[in-house]
Amino acid sequence: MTPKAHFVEKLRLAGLRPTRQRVAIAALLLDGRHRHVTADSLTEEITTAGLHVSGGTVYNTLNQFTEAGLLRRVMVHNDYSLFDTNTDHHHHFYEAENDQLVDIPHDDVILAQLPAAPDGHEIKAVDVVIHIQSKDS
Amino acid sequence: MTPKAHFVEKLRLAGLRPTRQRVAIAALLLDGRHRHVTADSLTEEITTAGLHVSGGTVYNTLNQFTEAGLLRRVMVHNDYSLFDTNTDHHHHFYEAENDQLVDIPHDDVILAQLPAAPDGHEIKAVDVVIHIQSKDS
DNA sequence: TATCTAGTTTAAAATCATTCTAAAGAGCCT
DNA sequence: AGGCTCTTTAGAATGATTTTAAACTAGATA
Repeated sequence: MTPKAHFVEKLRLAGLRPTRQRVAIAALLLDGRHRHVTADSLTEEITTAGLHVSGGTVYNTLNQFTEAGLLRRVMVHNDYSLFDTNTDHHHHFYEAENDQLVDIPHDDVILAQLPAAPDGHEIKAVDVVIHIQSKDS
Repeated sequence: MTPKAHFVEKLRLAGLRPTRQRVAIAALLLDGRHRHVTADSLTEEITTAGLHVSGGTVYNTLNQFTEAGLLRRVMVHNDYSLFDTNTDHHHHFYEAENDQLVDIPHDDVILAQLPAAPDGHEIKAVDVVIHIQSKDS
């Protein structure tokens, strides 16, 4: 299977029509490397790859990928959205000073005794963000 | 001590000059009731109280109170900022559907074995947000 | 109490990430 | 190929938040 076909398949499975733009973005983001991107950084990557995708589509695609479970949105501040290419269950360290996000290995945070969801509700996700700062500040 | 003097004192202790606006907002937000506010909802409250504080000052005050540890910012989405008048260590349920935030009692989430902060860093805060949804959706 | 000054407030303008719009383009089924 | 729907596009619009520059005030001092 050609690399491209791989991503076309992945998009189809996710219920997304494999357009040129979505396949290009999937090839950049869904190659297995774990990292954090923003609409801006992704646009840069696209440009660096010699491609062009309109701003609106970058946002749409990030949202659709997230909705489809191909990306995960990480909430650490309200300045702009951050997306994690690692959708496995894991948590984050966040250093506000440098706006830096670092993955915490899956089993490094153990949550014992989760509370029961309110009546009629179920737990969809558990996000843990550990805010850190340099010791000398 | 008059109620007003109480808040003046509180602001002084927090290193904030007790201006008319800050005292008014402190009286609304720092009376011990635990709730979640936005710049918008606070502005409404102020109006309802027959007062007026400019938009910029509402934002400034919310940020200063948060910086001073009188409020806590809660991160659940990127649409607008949410502030919690409860600064005690506790976590949240968040229901995206209705943009509803609910406190989880302090001891209902037990985190065993927190990871060590990266070298040269220390843990400042641990935020846990449990995303929930109605079972029939 | 009058004065001074740094810190605040104000209304309005500016910023900036994100979403919306309406028209042009492209998957994909037959 | 034809056609229908979903997408993409550039640009305009949105909306929360920040910035601006001028007017004001808390608090210290004389």
